[in-house]
Amino acid sequence: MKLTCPITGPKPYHHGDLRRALLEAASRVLEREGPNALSLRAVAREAGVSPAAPYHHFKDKSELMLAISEEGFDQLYDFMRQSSDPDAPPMERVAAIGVADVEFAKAHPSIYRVMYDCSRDLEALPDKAHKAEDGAFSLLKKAMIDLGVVSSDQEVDLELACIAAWCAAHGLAEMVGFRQFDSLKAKMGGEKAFLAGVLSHLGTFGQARNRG
Amino acid sequence: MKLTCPITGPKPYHHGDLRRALLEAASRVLEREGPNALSLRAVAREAGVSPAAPYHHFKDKSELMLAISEEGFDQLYDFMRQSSDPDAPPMERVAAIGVADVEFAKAHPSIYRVMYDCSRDLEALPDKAHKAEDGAFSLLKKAMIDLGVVSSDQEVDLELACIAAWCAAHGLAEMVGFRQFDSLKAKMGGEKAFLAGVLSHLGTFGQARNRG
DNA sequence: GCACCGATCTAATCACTGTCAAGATGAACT
DNA sequence: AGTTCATCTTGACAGTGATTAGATCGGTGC
Repeated sequence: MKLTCPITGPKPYHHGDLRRALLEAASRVLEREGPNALSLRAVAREAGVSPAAPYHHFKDKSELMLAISEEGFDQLYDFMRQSSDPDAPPMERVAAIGVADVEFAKAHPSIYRVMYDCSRDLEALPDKAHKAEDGAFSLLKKAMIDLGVVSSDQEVDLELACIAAWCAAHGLAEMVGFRQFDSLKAKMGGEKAFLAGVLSHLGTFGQARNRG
Repeated sequence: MKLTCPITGPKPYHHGDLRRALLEAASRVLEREGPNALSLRAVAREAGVSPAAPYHHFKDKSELMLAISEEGFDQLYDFMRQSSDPDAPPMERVAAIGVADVEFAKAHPSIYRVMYDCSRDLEALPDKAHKAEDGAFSLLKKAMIDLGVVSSDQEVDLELACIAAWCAAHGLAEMVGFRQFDSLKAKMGGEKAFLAGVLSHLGTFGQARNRG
């Protein structure tokens, strides 16, 4: 039952690139039914293989989720790069990176959740996801240096500033969907204005701290 | 088999206050085995009752987790109130609230995770937790007004500033445990210095945005 | 005092999950 | 051709959330 798909070309093994197919199936399940419905069996079902088939490509469920997470960080990185025009002023670039994070979380909430769930569970991003995030992180770093708020030779300070920005954006990305903010969003005439407003205030906390 | 515990007093029903016992059992399971091991059956086992017993006190698993979440937010609010001395300068109070959030997340990572997992699933902080957080939120609001960064008659601006601070603190709380930061923490001589450093930089993002 | 009622708990069961061991399949190499 | 080995399936196991029917026991009304 060798299937030679005209699009993906001849398939080297029984199924073809099942690993790839599983990741795409997982992505579909995630978008369709949310992260709570993401089971190995559901993914296998979606891909049309037996429940045990995935074990030949992933050690266990967490490894599958890790692979999804890696892809997610890759996509996020790409999106950030697209959003942050290298010719734009550095302040806009920094903001664009943060906004991209929030927008990605809004557009792909399930994947975003898996990404950070994995990060927490492993207590460290795996090498590959690490690399992807490093890409995004270095993007932020570069913009932050150009911004001139911290000097590039103050390596620790620079790192701290980037982490702070990253955490702030992540916190916003995690919470931006909460219904609690609905009335305020409405009052402000849309989520766009709400987001811009929150972003413009993100400095308050740090400013207070600096003064203290 | 009525058990009259000398500590908790006579028990009104078969078991006593099983709801309370279940919540405490859940808390123990969480601290001991982490959030992934939190199953209804494990909680029932820990409390010494049959697997179906909890269903007479909670509609389903998510309702149990919601109750845990509510208690968590209550505790977090208490901790924030204790941490933020009302006589201290407002900047210290604001910072103390944020630091309390991060420290709570470090001290009770499993509970903190359940708290925000529930919030995400509901797309809002639950009504009761809402109340507790309203308490915490109003604490932050008051400190923010005293801070003078935003005027109290600019209701929307004030709200935005508080949300921004809350999100930033939450983002840091979520990520502070990541191993990725271990080397930097070591380089800085401990997590305390790391945290202070990140907090002091939290303004960068907003400052950039304001300028843009 | 006693029968009843209803809240509380148990037993038994179902569908589903993650995981594993053993066997079937078939692609590639000799 | 035949062998080999990764790939996939079958079948099984323990653990899970959830529902049903039945046992238990406290409190209420007679």
